[in-house]
Amino acid sequence: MEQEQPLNELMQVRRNKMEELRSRGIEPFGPKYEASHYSTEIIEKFDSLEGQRVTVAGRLMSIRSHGKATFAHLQDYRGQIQVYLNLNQVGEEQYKNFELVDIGDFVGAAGEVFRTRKGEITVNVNEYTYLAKALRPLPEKWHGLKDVEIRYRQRYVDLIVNHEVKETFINRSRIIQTMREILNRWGFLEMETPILQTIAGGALARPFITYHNTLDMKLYMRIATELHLKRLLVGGLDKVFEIGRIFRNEGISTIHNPEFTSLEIYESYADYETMMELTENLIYEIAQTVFGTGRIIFQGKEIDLTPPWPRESMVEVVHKFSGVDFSQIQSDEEAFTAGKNAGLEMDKGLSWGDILYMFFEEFCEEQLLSPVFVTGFPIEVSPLAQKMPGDPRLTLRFEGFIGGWEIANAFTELNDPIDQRERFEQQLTRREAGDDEAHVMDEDFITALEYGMPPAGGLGIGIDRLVMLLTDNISIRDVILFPTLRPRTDLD
RNA sequence: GGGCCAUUAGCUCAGCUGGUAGAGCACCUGACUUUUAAUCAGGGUGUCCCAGGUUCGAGACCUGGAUGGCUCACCA
Repeated sequence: MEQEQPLNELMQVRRNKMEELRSRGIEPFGPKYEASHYSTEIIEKFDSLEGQRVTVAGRLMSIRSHGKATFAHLQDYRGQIQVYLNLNQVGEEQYKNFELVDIGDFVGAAGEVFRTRKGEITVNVNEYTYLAKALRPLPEKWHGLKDVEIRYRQRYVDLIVNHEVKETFINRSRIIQTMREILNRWGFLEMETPILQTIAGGALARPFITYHNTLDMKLYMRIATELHLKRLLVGGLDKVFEIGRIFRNEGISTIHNPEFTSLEIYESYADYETMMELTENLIYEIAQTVFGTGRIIFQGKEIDLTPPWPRESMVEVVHKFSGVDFSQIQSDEEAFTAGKNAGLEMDKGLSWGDILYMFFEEFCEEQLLSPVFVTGFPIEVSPLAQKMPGDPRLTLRFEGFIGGWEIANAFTELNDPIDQRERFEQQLTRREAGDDEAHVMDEDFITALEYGMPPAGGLGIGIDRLVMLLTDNISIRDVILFPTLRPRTDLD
């Protein structure tokens, strides 16, 4: 890709045409061009535009030449429109020069709108301009581009020829834009916190490590925005959010990309129930605004996002899907036996909470298709959440599930610095036992809590998965423009 | 990281039991002034992913490797 390769015939032909244009005094890479209408506007407003002169600009996607008349389809941002060139209309010189056009070239065209004998709304061109010559051929018009490797590596080609792909990424942009607008309207401020960090905290995950030359030190790419946003609550910025890229050094799958986008929201003087209402209202309103409905179709099944979503405790959910009732299990030993009986791989030292969570992951998560908030997460996996009053094994935390995927994660934020230090210390014990995803100690965060953090609800939403759900895509690579792939050098 | 599958022309794909590579579109030449998967006549443009091996002969069989997809493990 980096180096010049011998040109194949198709590319050589296009270069020859480019040179021929130049020798005729025509610049193949032309100047700016003002289109009066998008293709779709001309079609929609045909009644008033018929016989009117319009200008259009875009990429030629098909050409049908009939000697002294030529039809072609011009594709712009919105869609396609047919253009018609007639020898008498454009004159011999322009007509001859149009013979050097290729599928893929950008052109601007001016002419009157009319309807052909076969009924297609068309621009009868009397003047056109070369805007950019395409030196490489596009994939075939009929079957398009299917090779997923090329689709991901050369997304620009995918976007040109696969209409639904363009739709998905336009919708992704609208989803995020709508999210911002709603949160701003609700009085939240968008913040930007460090991506390069000396301590990568706020989640249980392995970070990417990088290096700063001048400071001569390791830096970590953030795995969450959580701990910095909560420092802002300490500072008195009551309602904040951040939409940003985070990085986790984990495996890649249809639902995992090493870099992905999260939304985190923190609201002072609130709790996790506030966040439940916020979550269901936010997602419902996004669906309404972007897609005009709160009932989406995902993989052929309808999912109703209308609030309120049911709330169920993890103990209840585990009981429902595995038949094991943790409300009747008290000790770690009983839980261990239950896990063994259920065929789970049990390591020594697992606690009641660990095992409850294993049951949940193993038997429940993928069953949670319609929206549901699962509450009552074990403290072992929730080092930043407040304990549940009356049951110190559990926390005031929920996760929102839709389509079998975790979409949201929220808790009543732990703001007791003494408790927070103990939690970090428990995580350190896990880390020393070999769990390199356990949370690291963050002294400055504890210092911040010691200054006092108001009670707060905090929420994280995985934007990529939300986009997958709302756009009906089952691979995260189909909602990330340039997903992480191994490099290749043998593509031309 | 493990398992399974895929990789052949610019694109989408076929290629049998091992006999020296094909189709459609695209492209090139010519014809054609309302076509639309335009049509008609002619033209095959190739590192069969890479490197070894078996064989008289490999796109095909064997070994190793690369990249991708799915999946398991891990995670969100």
